[in-house]
Amino acid sequence: MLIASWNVNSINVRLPQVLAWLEANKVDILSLQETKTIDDKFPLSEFKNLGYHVEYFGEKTYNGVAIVSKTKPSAVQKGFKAETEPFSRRFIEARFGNLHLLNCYIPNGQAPGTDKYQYKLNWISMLRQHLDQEHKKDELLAIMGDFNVAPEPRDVYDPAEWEGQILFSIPERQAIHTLIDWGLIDTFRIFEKEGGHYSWWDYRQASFRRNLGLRIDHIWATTKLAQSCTRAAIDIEPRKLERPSDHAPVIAEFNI
DNA sequence: ATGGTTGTAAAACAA
Repeated sequence: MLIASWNVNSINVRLPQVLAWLEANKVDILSLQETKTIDDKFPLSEFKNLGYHVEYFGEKTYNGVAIVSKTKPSAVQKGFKAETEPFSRRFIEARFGNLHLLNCYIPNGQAPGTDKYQYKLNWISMLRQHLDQEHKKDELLAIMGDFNVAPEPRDVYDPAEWEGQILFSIPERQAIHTLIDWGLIDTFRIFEKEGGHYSWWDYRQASFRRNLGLRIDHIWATTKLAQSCTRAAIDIEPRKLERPSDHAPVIAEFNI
């Protein structure tokens, strides 16, 4: 079972790249973030032509998440039960047999001290509540997506410069640690202990060419699921293309 | 240096 997550920064702009990547990598399930389109305009038929099913939860201009899969999920939840309209389309969850996949686009947060920063911390707290109320720690479960947080110094190209900045401030790192504490394992770190591996590079200042990146896209699995993880990686190839997303896809393989 | 780039959508705003 090969699963992946990719913040595509507009599914309509990135569609040819996403389709080509799916054909080349043949993943079973691909979670998308920042689709940036309403559900009526999601390019469903293009995915269907490749034999994929899609569950999507989008909105105009901003945010939007989707789960692309070879098989149709048995249950889908869009947004958290605690959320009331209007709320951003940042969360979608699907069940494939006994495998629970949660796809999230955690808010960026702009800068510490702002309203958006507090919203980010609140959103992560809501995600933890969702886990507490809707799931059990002994499930085969993964949370994947754009977390907009680099968990550790080795996930940042210049941790001293980034200390206290958005994506690497202490309260954000503590907030996503409450997800780890619930019982999740960062699949990438099962296999790779060194720094220098990133999933996002700013469009500006030739950041990708100079590998000035952060590892903010993650696939975190329960202990039970992580036991069967045979591979986890970041595929930086799509970031090298013309008109790339600023994020690279992350993948994890499970022997289930 | 409060810069730089991209997407949406039509002037800012979000990232």
